[in-house]
Amino acid sequence: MNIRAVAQAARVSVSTVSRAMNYKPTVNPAIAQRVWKTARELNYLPNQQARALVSGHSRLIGIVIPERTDPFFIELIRAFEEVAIDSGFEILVASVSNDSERIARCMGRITASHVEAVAVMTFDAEEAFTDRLRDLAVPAVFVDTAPEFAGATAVRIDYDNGAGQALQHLAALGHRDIAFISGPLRLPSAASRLIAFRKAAQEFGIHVGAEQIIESDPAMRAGIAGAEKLLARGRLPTAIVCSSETCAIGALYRLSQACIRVPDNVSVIGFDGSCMGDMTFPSLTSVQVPPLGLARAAVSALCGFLERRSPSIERVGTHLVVRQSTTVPRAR
Amino acid sequence: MNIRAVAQAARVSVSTVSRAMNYKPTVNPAIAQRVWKTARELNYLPNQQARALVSGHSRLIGIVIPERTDPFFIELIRAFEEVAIDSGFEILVASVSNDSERIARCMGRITASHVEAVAVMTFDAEEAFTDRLRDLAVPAVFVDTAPEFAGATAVRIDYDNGAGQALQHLAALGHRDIAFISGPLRLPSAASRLIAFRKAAQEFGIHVGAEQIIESDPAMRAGIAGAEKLLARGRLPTAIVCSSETCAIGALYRLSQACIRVPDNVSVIGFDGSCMGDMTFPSLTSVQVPPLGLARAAVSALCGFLERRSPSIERVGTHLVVRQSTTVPRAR
DNA sequence: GTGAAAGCGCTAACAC
DNA sequence: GTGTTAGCGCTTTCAC
Repeated sequence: MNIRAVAQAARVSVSTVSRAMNYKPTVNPAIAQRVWKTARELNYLPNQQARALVSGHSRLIGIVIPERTDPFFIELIRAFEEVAIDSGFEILVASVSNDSERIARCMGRITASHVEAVAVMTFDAEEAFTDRLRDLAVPAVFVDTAPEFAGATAVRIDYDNGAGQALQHLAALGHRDIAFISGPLRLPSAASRLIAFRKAAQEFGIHVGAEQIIESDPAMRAGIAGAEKLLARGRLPTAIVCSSETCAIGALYRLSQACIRVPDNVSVIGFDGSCMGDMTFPSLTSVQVPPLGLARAAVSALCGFLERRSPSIERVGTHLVVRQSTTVPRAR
Repeated sequence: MNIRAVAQAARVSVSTVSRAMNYKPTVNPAIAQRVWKTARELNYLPNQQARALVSGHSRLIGIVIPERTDPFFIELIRAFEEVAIDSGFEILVASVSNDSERIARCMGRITASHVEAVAVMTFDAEEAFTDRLRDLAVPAVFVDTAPEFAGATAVRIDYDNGAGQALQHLAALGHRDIAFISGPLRLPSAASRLIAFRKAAQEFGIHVGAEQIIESDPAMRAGIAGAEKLLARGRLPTAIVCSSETCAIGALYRLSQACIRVPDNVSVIGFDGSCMGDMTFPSLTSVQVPPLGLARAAVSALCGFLERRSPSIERVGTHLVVRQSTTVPRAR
C-alpha cells in the first residue's frame, strides 16, 4: 500500500494525497475527505522512512536511560511513548552505562537512525557521554544537569519543593531529628537533593547537623550502607529522608534486618518514586517525580527547540505520596 | 554526510561504497579498507531510512510489552536492545493494554514504521490484540501462548523444569506441605505454571490437594489475596510457591503485615524474577526467567523466519536463584 | 486548488 | 571487481 495506490483509488494525484495526509490547508475540503476515506479503507499510512528521507525530518526522538536496574525507568519509557506519539514522534530507547563502547554504540544508533533530538533521562549524564553527544550536534534535553552547548536544554525537577513537601509532612507529624541519606555527592542530582533538603530543613526550623547527613553509595546500597551507619551509632533519628526510592528501599531492608520497625521506630521517606513504593513493606511514603510530567517537559523542550531553535528550561513539580512508612515519632 | 561524499573522498563510486559498507565479498579488500577508513574519518553511517526504503527491509523489530507496572520488563527491553542491535536490528518498544484504542495505535506504529517482525512479550496476549496483529500479516513471535497464524511462532519457557527446580529446592529443605498461589487461570501463562507445579510435585512425591492451590487475582494482588486466604485457614503450609515474582512480593507483604516471619515461619518462592527479588525483605528465592535468554530466543525465531520463512519454536530455560526467603520448615 | 516532476540516500540490476 | 543508473515512497517546488 502506497501513496500511488491511494491517489489512484481517490482519483487524484499523489501530491494531493500527500497534502491531504499532511493536513495542508490548501486542499479542497471535499477532496481531502475523499482522500482520508480512501486511505482509511486501504489501511494506508504514509511510509515513515520515505517521509524522513525526503523531508529531512525523521520524527524520531531518542530517549537515553541509564543501564541500571531501576523500575522508575519502565514508567518513564511508557510516559515517553505516550507523549511522543501524541506529538507525532516515534521514540528510540537507548540505555547507556559509562562505558565507551556502549556510548559509541548509542551514538551510532542516533546517527544512523537520524534521531532529531535526544532526551537524556539518566539524571547524571557522564561527561564521556555528553561530550560525544555534543559532537553529534543533535538537540538534547537533560534532566537535572545540563552541559552547556548549543541545542542543549534542561528539565529541572523542583527538588526544593519536593524536599519541602517531605519535611512539612515529617514536621507536621512532630519529627525534629531527621537524617538524610544521600547518594554520592559528586553526582549533581544527589547534590541538588541534599541542598534542597538543607534548605527545607532550615525553613521548617529543623536543625541539621553534619552527623545527620550520610553520604553513601549509589542506588540501593546507599540505603543499606546509610542505615547501617545510623544503626552503628546506637541512636537512630526519628525519621530518615532518602535521596532516592531505591535508597529508601535499601534503608527499609537494612532496618528490617536489624528488627527496627518502620514506621513505629523510625519513619522513612523516599524520593523519585515508582511503582516499587507500593510493593515494599511497609509501603513507602515518597516524594514522587511524575514520569508523565518529566516526559511532557522533555518532549515540549525538544519540540520547542526543533520548531523555533529556542532553548527553553522546563520545570517539573513533585508531589508527596503518603503511604505507610511514616508516622509520628516514637516515644522517647 | 552521505554515500556520495564518502565515494568522492575514497575515489570510488557510490556502489562500491555501498558494497563495502554491506560487507559484500565481491569488493577488492584493499578498496574496502580504504572505504571503511574514509567512512570512519567522515563519521559516515548509512542512512537507515534510505536503506529501508530501497531495500524493503526496515531492520526494525517491534517489542510489545504489557502496559502494566512490572520491573521485569525494563530488563526485557534492555535485553532486547542488546540482542537486536547485535543482530543489526533497531527496536521499537510498544506497550499495550487491552484497550482497542491503544491496540490501534500500536498497529498504526507498526504499519507506519514498517516494522518487519514483532516480539509479543506480554505473556498473555489478548485476542483483541492478536487478531489485529494477524491482519497486519507481520511475522510475530509470542511468549508462552501463540495464536495460530502464518508467521506466528513461539518462545516457550520451560516451566516444567522451573517448577522442578523450585520443588527440588523445597523438598531438599524438607518441605512436604506446599501451597501454590496462582494468577487467574484463564491466562495461559498462569495455567501452564500451575500444570508445571502439579507435575513437579508429583515427581517429588509431594501431595498437592485442592486446598493447596489458590487461584487469585493478577499481579501483586494475587499474592496479597492468596496469602490472606491461607492465613484465614489458621494453618499455614510450610512453603508457598507463587506464580510470579510480583505475586510473591504481594505474599511477602501480606505475611509481614500478619507478623509471619519469612522464611522462619514459612518459605516463599517466586517465579519469573527481576531485580526486585533483591530488594524485598527478605530477598526472594525465585525461579528466574532470564531476560537475555528470552530476547535471544525471540530475536532468533524472528530472524529465522525473516531469512528462511521457516517458523521455529524456541525454548528458554529457567534457573533457580536461592536468596533468603526459603529455609527448612518450621518445627511443628 | 491541483498535477507533473525532481530528488532525498541508498541498493541492486546491469553493463563493462 | 567496479561504475552507471533506475527507482524505493514520499514531499515539495513549479507550472497551470
